[in-house]
Amino acid sequence: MGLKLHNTLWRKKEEFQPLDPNHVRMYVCGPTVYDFAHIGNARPVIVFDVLYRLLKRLYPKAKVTYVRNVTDIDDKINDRAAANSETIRNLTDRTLKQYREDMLALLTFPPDHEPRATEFIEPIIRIAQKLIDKGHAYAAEGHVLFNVPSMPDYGKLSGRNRDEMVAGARVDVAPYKRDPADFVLWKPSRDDQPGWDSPWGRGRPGWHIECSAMAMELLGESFDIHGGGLDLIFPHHENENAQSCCATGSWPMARYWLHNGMLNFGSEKMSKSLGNFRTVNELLRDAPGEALRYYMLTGHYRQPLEWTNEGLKEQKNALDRLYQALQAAGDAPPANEVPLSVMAALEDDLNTPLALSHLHEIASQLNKAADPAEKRRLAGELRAAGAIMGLLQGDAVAWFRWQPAGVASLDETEIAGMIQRRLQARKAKNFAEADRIRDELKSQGVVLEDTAGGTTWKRAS
RNA sequence: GGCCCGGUAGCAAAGUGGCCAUGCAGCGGCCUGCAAAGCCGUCCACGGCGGUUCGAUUCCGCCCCGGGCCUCCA
Repeated sequence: MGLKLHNTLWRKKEEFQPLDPNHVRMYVCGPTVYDFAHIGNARPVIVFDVLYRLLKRLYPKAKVTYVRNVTDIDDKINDRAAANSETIRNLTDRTLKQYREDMLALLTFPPDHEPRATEFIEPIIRIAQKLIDKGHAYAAEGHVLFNVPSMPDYGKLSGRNRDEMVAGARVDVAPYKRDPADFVLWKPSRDDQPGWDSPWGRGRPGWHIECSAMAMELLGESFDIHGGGLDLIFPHHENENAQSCCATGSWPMARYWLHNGMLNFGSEKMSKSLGNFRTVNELLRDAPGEALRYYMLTGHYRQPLEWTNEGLKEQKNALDRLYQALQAAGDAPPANEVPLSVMAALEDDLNTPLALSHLHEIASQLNKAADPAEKRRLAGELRAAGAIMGLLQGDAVAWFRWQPAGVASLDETEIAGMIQRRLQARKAKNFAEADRIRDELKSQGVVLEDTAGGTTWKRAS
């Protein structure tokens, strides 16, 4: 049927056609590394990881290049490093390492390139100079500013015009700006701030130009997909696109602009400034990364998704059902083909909630199947369907034995011993003793299941 | 104020001009020594008012409510 994606440029779904059928190129805005990532920050990472998997599957002969940048030069970083009395490099290295670990725990693939802004200072200066040469930017008091009126198409991506923006009370009109909407490409640094030598003196890049530079260096002047959160459309992506297009003379910078909706926490946008966030790192102590990932995919990526502690438990239970089906079927390798229903859902603008419902339908079929060979076939199908979304690749037994951090519980030898003693009691028809042992285990968070193949156990969630 | 999204059962969340979403939770049954898991059945829906239509949760209009962006943000 072919991949369809909602393009923010036209505010509608359209068929995806790569510019180069042999090389599919995607850029996603990554983190500014000064603090732990919260679960809202993980949404684009998970969503575009699914898209990355899907692109690899849809274009098996093509190279798929996924770039996710790291912003390691920013005033928030400077402030935090100063507050911690540590070097900027120390702070950004440590935060980046943590970020990578957290994202890996969410079962996302690392991108093909993870460029750091500070390693692209030269291209940034080059683009700024080029924009000056072409009359789209000017230097003033150590700054380089992009001149918004020099670009007729400015505002097309975010759907707003210059006048509306200027009317916004939050625009800071510095005296050296030619136009109130003009924004910074390069700004001067004090001696105590990080800086690099440039034709305009020692300074550092503005917020948007790093992405233009890194995307251009790694993916070329125009590429296929540019992704990020809805809150980046304006000003970040609008400005990024403006810089790149005016520097290269081609429009747009990327053909498909994809934006994920926000995560709500208490029906308000989860954000660092509001303080209503949970970090990925702390959530990983409450639930396996796969449960966080599953929860994230229960909503369509463009819709807001309500994140609650109860919701996490519920979605972990839902994933339990899928692993339960796999466990009942015995282990089976993934099928080669992803079921059509699942592919169709994902190809329709990444409809992951619909795709997940198809996983549950397969699990139902599996649970109903009487023939072991049929069960195994369906288990393989379920694993293949899960794989395209980064789910159900783990061992079912291990899944059910996961336990939250810091919870003291019986070790596996003790549990096995108690199961043996209960088995003896059951053989002797001493059900009171058997039930007593089962209750004791239950009070320790261990749930038993007597199946035809013997007694198995799980940790209660 | 400007621009843009939403409102679907107890909860979460897809989707469709006429028939079933799906999951979690609940209820009844089957299975089980009893459970658990699973299966079968079941309850509970499309914000309000109009319009178009043989038929509207779906299309159109108005209203109400919620959210996002408007130079920190995923």
